[in-house]
Amino acid sequence: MKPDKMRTILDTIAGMFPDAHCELVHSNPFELTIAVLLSAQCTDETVNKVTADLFKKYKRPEDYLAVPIEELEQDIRRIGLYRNKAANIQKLCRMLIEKHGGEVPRDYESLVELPGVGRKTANVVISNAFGVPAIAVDTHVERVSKRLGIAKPDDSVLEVEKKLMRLVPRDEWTITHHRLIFFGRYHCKAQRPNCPECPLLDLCKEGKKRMRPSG
DNA sequence: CTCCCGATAT
DNA sequence: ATATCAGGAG
Repeated sequence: MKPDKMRTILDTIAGMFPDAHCELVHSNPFELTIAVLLSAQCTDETVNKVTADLFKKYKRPEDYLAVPIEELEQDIRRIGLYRNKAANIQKLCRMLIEKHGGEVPRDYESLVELPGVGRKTANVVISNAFGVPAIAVDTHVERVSKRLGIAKPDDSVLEVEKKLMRLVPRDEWTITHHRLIFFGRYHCKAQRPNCPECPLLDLCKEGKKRMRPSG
């Protein structure tokens, strides 16, 4: 993709979602880390419903280790994938206490070593909690990037991330990440994208393809 | 690659 | 009924 086309995309989604932000409710880096870990293959809305009670009951890493795994599983059951996530939360808390003084580490390399924390989660934490420019590629960012032609259909999430970092100025990485998510979540949706009212339709092959009668 | 998994939209 | 949801580990 050419830089001028990318600039058009950036300016357009900035106009559509000027206040895009992290929608996972949290009040500190530790809560954000737990919320993002829980958000895998689950909507933010459901995560927020569960963490509303969860974060009242569990304040510190020690609190998650003080209950049997079965109790934590029940507390996050509605999220889905709850056995893996409960186990990862307890392992993560143990590692925070043993290796990081009970605090969430501020660097990417330490974050990805935490159980249940991969590239996407680590990028969300360093950008939202610690102000480090990053572009976390989740399902929305991947889908939107491929539909708009920023990335190719068979690119890996890492390749998508590299292309975005190359095309977007560093000081716009984090806000662009949030705008791409809002664009994907509320407009360029997976199941029923709003192509008829899309201001980017002219430069979107996928959109024009979808607008044709055959589909 | 498969498995993990409940909630919600279509 | 099926697709999708702020993925990660084995």
